[in-house]
Order: sequence, then structure tokens, then C-alpha cells
Amino acid sequence: MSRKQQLHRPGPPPGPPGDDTGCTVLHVDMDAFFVSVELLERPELRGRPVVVGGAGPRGVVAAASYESRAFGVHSAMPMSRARRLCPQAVVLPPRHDKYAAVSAGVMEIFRSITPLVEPLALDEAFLDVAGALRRLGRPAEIGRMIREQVSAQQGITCSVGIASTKFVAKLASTRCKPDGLLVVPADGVVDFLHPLPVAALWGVGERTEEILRRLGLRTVGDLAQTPIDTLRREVGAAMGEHLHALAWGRDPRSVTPTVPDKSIGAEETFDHDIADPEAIRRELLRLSDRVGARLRNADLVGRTIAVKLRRGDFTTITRARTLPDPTDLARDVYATACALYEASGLEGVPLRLVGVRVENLMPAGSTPRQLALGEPETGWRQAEAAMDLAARRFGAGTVRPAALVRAERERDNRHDREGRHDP
DNA sequence: AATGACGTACGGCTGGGT
DNA sequence: AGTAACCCAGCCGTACGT
Repeated sequence: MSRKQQLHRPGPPPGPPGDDTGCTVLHVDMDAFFVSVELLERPELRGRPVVVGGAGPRGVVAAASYESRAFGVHSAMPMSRARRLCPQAVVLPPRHDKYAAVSAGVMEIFRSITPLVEPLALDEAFLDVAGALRRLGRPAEIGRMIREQVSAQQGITCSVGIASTKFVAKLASTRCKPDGLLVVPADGVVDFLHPLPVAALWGVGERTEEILRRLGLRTVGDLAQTPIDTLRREVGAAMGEHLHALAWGRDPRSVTPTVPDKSIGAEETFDHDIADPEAIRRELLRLSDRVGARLRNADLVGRTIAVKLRRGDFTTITRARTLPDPTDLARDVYATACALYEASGLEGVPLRLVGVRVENLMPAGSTPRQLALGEPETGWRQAEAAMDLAARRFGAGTVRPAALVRAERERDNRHDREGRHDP
């Protein structure tokens, strides 16, 4: 599902399996994951161009079957364009819960191999199998087992890249997909890397590629020959050093099973731009509610609240404020989000997206929130905890702020008057 | 030609504190 | 006492990834 698959035209068929000695990092990537999961329930669609993504006027492609990719469709593409390129494609709306369930099953298989599993997304993970070799065999053999088990237990195919570093393993899985396995031997890394275009490297997107292109640097090999100071100057110190190291196959990052969350957020693109400040505030409330519930669910609190506001022309601003005490209450998040919105100068301006994010996260237990002397215990925390409980018992969305219920009723009334019916 | 919903990282800037 | 030099936290936009 990575955008970069476009860069790797089905190259020469992988040669005889290389020497996997020292290649203990595996990158496993499900093929067209969302589509593959949908096909489990809709086998009659197999072999046809299928696309999963937002069907609304502003939807984008989240996953495209290989049949639809033949028409030039790929993920992150606006759905309107995808439909034009491939009118016969079957478009399915995303069902995140299903993908999460299959993903959990797949990750379970990985963890039966080794505890050193680092999920990158629902559909991919790194595994460090150094400790599993004696029990399970060579890396390539483990990769073969994984592909077999994923297929047998979950009914979908995946691709496995095997190398001595994370990013080479990732490039290898990209290169061999779909339904493949590729070992890049430790002594073949530089030969493997240098012919690749710079955009194949992790961290090189559109902008960096353009900068490098202006410097005449097209391939990873070109990067490797460039003085590190030049790179530092052109793309920034951190990025410059990073790219130079990668170009020589050096990647010190280890497989790290649990990385603590740094922020939790929610955002929404409207079908049509919204200018009305009342309506914007209502969206901020909904988003704050979702974020608050997720924070409490994860037992996290955060001190910094950020809003993101995107205008019709796509220009985007973010505004943030750090609170004296961390919170996990939708109420606090909402109050801060509103203040930031009102101070942004965009009140009344048509917006296509609003977002709310809480940063600076820490475990909820870590800061026993001090009540200021004489401060009343307001009980909002208990109120929101009660909402969480009700949501668990009766389903998400059963209990929600009155302002949202009112807004809904008014909308329904309006529709009734206009003689429309909403399901 | 049109660009979702998450999330992370970096660099530039500002202002407080020493 | 005023200033210079430096660090650090916070803020914000940009870039990038799935």
C-alpha cells in the first residue's frame, strides 16, 4: 500500500536465493491489504479491479488491487481520478475494524516467531529473528514459514524482505511484491542500493527528491558519492547525515517492539467547506470527544492541545497551546481548541478540514493532579468516565454532548421540512 | 487535477532564564 | 547595572510515512 510501489516496476525476477547469513531483520508487508481483506468476504470480486477508499466527493484511494493498478490507480490518489482511470473498478468503503482484526491475527503469527516485532502499520511489521534461528532455522526459512502461515490462517498473501538492516529489508519486500520473498545478502547491500532512484529511500519524498534532482543526484549511488557537508547544507543536518548513511547501507535503528505514543488526534475533511463558526465549533466538540475517549482508553494524559485548520485552497495552519496541567478530558480539549480557533483569525473563513490533537503525552498515573487550594472537585472526570462506560455497554455514540444532539435534531428537522429522508 | 486520516520528525523562530 | 551568550521549552509550518 505504499505510494512508492510505483517506483519499482516489476524488475528482473529475483535471482537464486542469496546468502542470508547475518540477515536477521525481516520486513513483512501484506499485499494490497485492505483489498485483500475485503476479498475474503467477496470472493466473486477476485480478479477484478477493486479499490478501497472514501467514496465521497473528496475521498482518496486507501488500497488498490493489482488489477486496478494496471490502470495507473494507486493509493493516496484522489478517488475522482481513480474512477476516471478505471471506470469499471469496484469501489468499497473502508472498514477499519475488519482490517484491525485481520492485522491482529497476523501480528499474533509474528509474535509466535519472536517477541521482537515492531508493527509499522496495520499491514506491515519488522521482525528481528536473531534469537529464533536455532529454534526455527535460517532467516529465509522463517520468512517462508511466515508466508505460509499468513496465507493458511488469514487467507491473504504477503511479501517478505530479509536483510541485515531495517530499511534494506523494507526495500527488499517492496521489490519482491506481490506474494514474494527476497533476501539481500549482507555483502550485496551496496550493489543492491546504488542503482535505485533516490526516492526509494525512506525519508525522501517529493520535496527532497526535487532538491536532490537539482543537484544532479538521481540514484542512491550518486548520494553515496556526495560529500556529507553538501548534503547537510542542502537538506538539513539530520536528513543529510541520515541519507548519506543509508546510501552506504548503514542503518543503526534496531527493531523496537513498543514505541510510546507521542500524540493522539482526530481530524475531518468536510464534503463541502464550512464557514459558520457555530458549525466549526460543533465539529471541534465531536473531535475533542473522540480524542478524550481515546486518551482515557489508553490511560494517557497530555499537556499540549493543537488545532489544525485547512482552508478551501489547502493552505493549512496549526495552532497549539500548552496547559499548566495535563488532561484527558474532552471538555478541556474542546475549550482550548475553541480558544485556538477563535484566536486564529479564521473564524468565518470557509474551511475544508479541522483537526484536534493532544501532544506531550504521559501516563495518566504519573501526575496526580493537584487540586489548587480551595478548588472544587468539579466531577467532570467522573462524568466522562461514566460516558466511557455507557459507550462500552450500549455502543459508541449512544451518549454524547447535548450540543451534538441538538445539532442533529435541527438537521433532521430541516431535512424533514424539505421532504428528505435520512437513513 | 485533485488531493483522507492518521501519525512522526525536523528546523526556524521566539522569549525566558542564567 | 547592563549586556552578551547560551540553553531550553514551546510554537508552528513543512515534509514524509502508511
